[in-house]
Amino acid sequence: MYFFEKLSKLVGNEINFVNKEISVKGKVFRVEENKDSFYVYISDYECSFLCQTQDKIKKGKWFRFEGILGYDAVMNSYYINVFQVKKAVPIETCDLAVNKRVELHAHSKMSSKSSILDMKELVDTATSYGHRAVAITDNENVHIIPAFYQYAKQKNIKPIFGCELNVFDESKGIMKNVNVLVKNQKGLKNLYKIITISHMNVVNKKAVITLTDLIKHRDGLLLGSSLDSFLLYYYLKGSSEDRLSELISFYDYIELFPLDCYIDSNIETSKLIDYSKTIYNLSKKLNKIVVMSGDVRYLRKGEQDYLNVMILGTSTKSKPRKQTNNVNYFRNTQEMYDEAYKIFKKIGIAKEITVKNTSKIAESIEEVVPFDLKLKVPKFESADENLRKYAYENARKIYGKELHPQIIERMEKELNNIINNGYAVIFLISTEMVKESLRFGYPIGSRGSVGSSLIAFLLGITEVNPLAPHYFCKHCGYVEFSENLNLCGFDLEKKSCPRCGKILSSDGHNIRFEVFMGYSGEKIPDIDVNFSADIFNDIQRYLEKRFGRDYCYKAGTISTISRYNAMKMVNKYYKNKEVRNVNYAHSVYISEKIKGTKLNTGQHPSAMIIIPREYDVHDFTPYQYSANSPEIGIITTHYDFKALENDLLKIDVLSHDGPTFLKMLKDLTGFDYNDIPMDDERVLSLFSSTKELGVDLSEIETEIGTLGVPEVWTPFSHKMLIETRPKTFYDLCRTNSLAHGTNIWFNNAREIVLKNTADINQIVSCRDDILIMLEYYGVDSKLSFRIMEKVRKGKDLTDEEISAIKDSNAPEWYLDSLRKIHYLFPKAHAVAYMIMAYKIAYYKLYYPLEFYSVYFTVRAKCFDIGIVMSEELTLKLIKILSKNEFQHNYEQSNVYSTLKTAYEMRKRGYDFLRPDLDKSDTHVFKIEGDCLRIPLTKIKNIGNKKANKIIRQRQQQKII
DNA sequence: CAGTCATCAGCGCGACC
DNA sequence: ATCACGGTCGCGCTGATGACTG
Repeated sequence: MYFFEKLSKLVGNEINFVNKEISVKGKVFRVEENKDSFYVYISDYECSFLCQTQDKIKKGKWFRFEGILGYDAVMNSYYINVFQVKKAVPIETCDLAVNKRVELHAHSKMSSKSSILDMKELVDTATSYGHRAVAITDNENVHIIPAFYQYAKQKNIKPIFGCELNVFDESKGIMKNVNVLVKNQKGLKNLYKIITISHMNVVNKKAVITLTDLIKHRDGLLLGSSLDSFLLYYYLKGSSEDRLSELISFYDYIELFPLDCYIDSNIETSKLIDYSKTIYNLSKKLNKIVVMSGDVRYLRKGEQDYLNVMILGTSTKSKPRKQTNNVNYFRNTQEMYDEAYKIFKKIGIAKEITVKNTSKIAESIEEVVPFDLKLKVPKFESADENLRKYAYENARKIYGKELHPQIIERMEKELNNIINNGYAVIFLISTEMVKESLRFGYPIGSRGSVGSSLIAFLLGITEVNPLAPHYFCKHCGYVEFSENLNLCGFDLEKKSCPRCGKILSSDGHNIRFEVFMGYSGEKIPDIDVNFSADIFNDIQRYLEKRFGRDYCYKAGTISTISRYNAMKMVNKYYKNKEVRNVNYAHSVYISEKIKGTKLNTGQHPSAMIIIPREYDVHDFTPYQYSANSPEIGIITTHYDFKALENDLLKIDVLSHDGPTFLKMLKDLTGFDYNDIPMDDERVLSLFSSTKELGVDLSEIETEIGTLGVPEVWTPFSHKMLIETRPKTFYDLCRTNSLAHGTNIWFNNAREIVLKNTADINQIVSCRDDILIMLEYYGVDSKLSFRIMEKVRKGKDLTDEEISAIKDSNAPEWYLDSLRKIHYLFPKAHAVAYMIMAYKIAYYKLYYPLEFYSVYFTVRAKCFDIGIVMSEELTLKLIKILSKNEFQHNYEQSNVYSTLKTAYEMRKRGYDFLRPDLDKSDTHVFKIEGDCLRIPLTKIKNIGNKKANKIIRQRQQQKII
């Protein structure tokens, strides 16, 4: 029933519905928080309503909503202003049969662009119907298995894993579908091998397996005939009964389908009935099991339209798609029985093939377990000893032969945690990757919480030293820890070594190890390292070589239809259908149905998955080409990393501009980034003013000197820097932490500082602050840790945790502030990024033209020559853009920053030169005197390939 | 010299750290 | 398990360009 019909029925046939009292029952499928109310979306599966309520209502439950009809002009939708919510009896379909069928042929949303059936809804419904099992057989892939296994186990129903394969018969030269079901553990591994083989053999983006290969791996599998089958093909061709019998004997079971599953294929009904009867009779003679399957693609009877929304939505100009008329919902026992009876007109046969035989197959299937959820890490010889050895060797190189007891204590604590939990290998692999990067001449950048580990620092995995602020003497090994914890090592005043008189070095950012690995090392260490984009592919190839091609894979990803795109598809579909006009709430309902449908596969941006030598990849996952594209040539795991991360080691090889900046700046200037002094006050001042740049940027409303410096070039970060005006490196790191996350500075700490309730150094800026401050206030260490973990994830605190804070010496505002927080940086991450930003800012101050050259080469993606070449236009556009709100528009903010940086560069006395066929580089902004020569790729419609061609022609002309 | 086809650049989107 | 913000990569589609063909 459609919306207006329903409304008319509820309030009478009136022209104006507004202000009418209404009472509607439905299942809540979506809840949005508004300022002082909630938007609750409900549906009875046919019709949906938007309700506005005062209280939060739980998703997934049925209620009756009573209220007044209103009209929301912004949403262009009627809504119910609810004044009463009552519990309601669900309207759900059920299966009343005593003996129940089992569905052996269903497609989840992972059947790319051809099904909108949600796995969880299928499992829920099968469970509520009382079915003992349910199978999912997606087209050519098994992406669903990990989630299906987990959810079915939770719901206590037997999951049957399977797949609908594209099978190519070489002897006859035709391709048809064969369904396989996994019978036992061995069968699962064989299916994985089949998936891999077929995905290595891609024809027109389709994964195809030859009949020979299928037969080779059929052990532990049940082969079924499927819908678009060899059987139907040869029947329609008029093959003899002997020929059909030969085919039937190849299968383990024979599938027949309701007649309305064949509508699209345009076969006469009488022919389909004859086909079904012929196949049934021949199968009987051969003792083959015949079953009724549903070819399920959506859950409920009326949802065919929604499938067509998705089909039309994924249709393109170059690849138009036809809508379907087939009926593919999940039938209960009676409904399927009726379909079988329509074909055979015999109760006995109908019962046999819908109930008895499907149950028999389900019973014959053993419990199959895809994962054991235990981490399997590759073994390195003497890993533990080596880790210890390298750490101590490097510690002595920095801190002298006699290590300070405080350093030894920290090292031993970390080493014990790492080694006892079996994580030494993870640290050693990262160390190797860093060495490889350095061998290429590129620095690395650390990110995440790894900078909380002194061992990681000593191995060179991070540049963040987590010790308390301290002095150390490079010459005699003297070490002195500072008492001032409101500074970091870089901020300590210069002084001479009391032992040998030389100038002391200083370091230390005071970061606790627990933030990284938990109190007893219970968190699997996640070591993230940033590499330059120039070499990050080489690092990934290095890993493949290091572990062996068969034991190291890029993690795959699965792209699906997003909510946003799903909504676009709904609007497109119903735009021109006046009769079937759906209201807003129901559009949202439909978009929820089709979101999550698989579009294609891709590559994870960074993760490499390692399989230990004593295992085989097919113990865990099949593998495939990303996007089914052999021409791209990247092999990934078939499962995404989330399915694998509990069992296998994931190594992140990330790409980042920071290392590229530093490498290029070093090459251009000849000044090594390792020699940058970290206590240069002029450089630090750039983070609070433009004074040291010698320019006044007030005309473009810029007070901060860090335009073009990664992490601190955005208007938002400038806003933070203006409000906090960091004076020390420690301040700078805190400001950077405060800038990440909602309700940390704005709507929280800012007010506290402005009201002088607390000093800026006392407020919460990062995870570590909570741990350290709570302990300081007298809360138990482990409890403090637990509270930190909860707060950083935005979880609610328990009463026990709240009273522990209240009973401590924490000031009154503290608990309140914690509760507002949704997310917090680890301090190590902020420090690592600010070290990088500081170093780049150093070049910006002392090597301006080199800095701008690198900035525009690496970062300026939206560079319009026409505008940038004109000072006037540049300024004009900056002024226009500054009025826009584009916090979340990446492209606009990139243009804005590019223009502002160009403006600043001119103010400092430099300029651009137009691209020149004889002088320009392909993509580098080359320095010519006081100017930067714009490269060829910045000309419209000239990309890398064309630019390279121009350069090649230029070189040939020179030779002539 | 017009029509056709392949290639390239640019853009939007999705997944992820 | 998700989550922020800024920052990454990769994929598919589309329209423009340029090479090729008759």
